[in-house]
Amino acid sequence: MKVRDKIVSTATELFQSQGYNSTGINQIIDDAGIAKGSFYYNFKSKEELCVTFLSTRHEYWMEKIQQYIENNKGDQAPILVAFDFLFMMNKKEKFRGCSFLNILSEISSDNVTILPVIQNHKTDLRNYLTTLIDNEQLSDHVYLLFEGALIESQLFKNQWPVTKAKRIVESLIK
Amino acid sequence: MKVRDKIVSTATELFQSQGYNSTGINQIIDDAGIAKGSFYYNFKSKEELCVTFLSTRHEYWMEKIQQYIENNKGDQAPILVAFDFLFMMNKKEKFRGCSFLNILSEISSDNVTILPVIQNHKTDLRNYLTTLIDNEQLSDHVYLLFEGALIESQLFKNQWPVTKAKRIVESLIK
DNA sequence: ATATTTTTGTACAGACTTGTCTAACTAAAT
DNA sequence: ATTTAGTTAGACAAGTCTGTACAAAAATAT
Repeated sequence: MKVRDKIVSTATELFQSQGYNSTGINQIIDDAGIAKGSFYYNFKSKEELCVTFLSTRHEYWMEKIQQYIENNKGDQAPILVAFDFLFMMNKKEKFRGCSFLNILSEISSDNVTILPVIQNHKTDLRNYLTTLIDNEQLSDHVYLLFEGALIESQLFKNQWPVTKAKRIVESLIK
Repeated sequence: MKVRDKIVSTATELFQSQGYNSTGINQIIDDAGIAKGSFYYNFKSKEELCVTFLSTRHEYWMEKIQQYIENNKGDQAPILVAFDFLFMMNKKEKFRGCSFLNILSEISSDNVTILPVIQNHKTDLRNYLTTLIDNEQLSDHVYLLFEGALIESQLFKNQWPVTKAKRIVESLIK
């Protein structure tokens, strides 16, 4: 594993479990087992690492959800499987919520570097959901339920918002 | 205005615009125009201030939404006015989103002091929405849309998630 | 009028933050 | 075989952070 990848994967773990501002460069390099010089050779600042982290996470997450839906749409409508994906990810990542929304809360409102990355991620997700439902009004309805379920399951450390949202969508597409 | 209140109102302003971890005690006392000794006389730690801030914010917010709905339910169903309230608050507070969800992203998953305060706030909101709709399934549906609209309007700095959510709820209760 | 509570200003400890720098070392590419 | 790119360990700068200490002053209560 290359140093650069070690940095990103360690940062992913730490940002996700502790938050962005609570994670220092020193902890990242210690946990990754690399030298500080290597960090600043690969990234010019912590903010640049943040952007790389979010971009990497975006690629990973979008690919995962599409794969998951492709592999699990048996008798179910594909859009319902999106909520199963959320369920699975909550379990896998211990209800740590959305990396993008978490960082949104930590940056100031006028940040012009990181904010667009987060907006692009959610826009891509929203557009992807539109491909699963050919009704634009319904698609945004599902998008809002999806986002609501995502943040509320993080808050309550519980799957009920996800299963509830899924059941609602089920009744909507019937 | 008492010193204690000056601290809480200054902290509210700063936490809301910059985030919790990005706001230091020194900035709070400078902006509030009080001595550091006074801060630690009134609060034993920054975390205790955070709890007080959230509790105060909870009282304020719950009273505001109830008042707003009471005063603005003309021909509209009360639940729809809840989204007008969100619209108004977004404008008033410049799309800074929910204080509680913002802090949720900044604390670690196992925090036992602040997390319950946030959970209680959202539980109270959820229960309040139930009093506006006598259908529990529908009420949670609206709750998830409300939360989705809240976080997405913060992300996009735009009211479209709120107006969209309102129109959806409108069609649901018809 | 005396006692208690609260506030002030400032200095300080100790730990932390991001980022720079250096000199030496290793691996990869030409 | 020699240049180039990447990594290392650690010291260091300059500033931040939370929280403590102390003596004096002011406000409030009895």
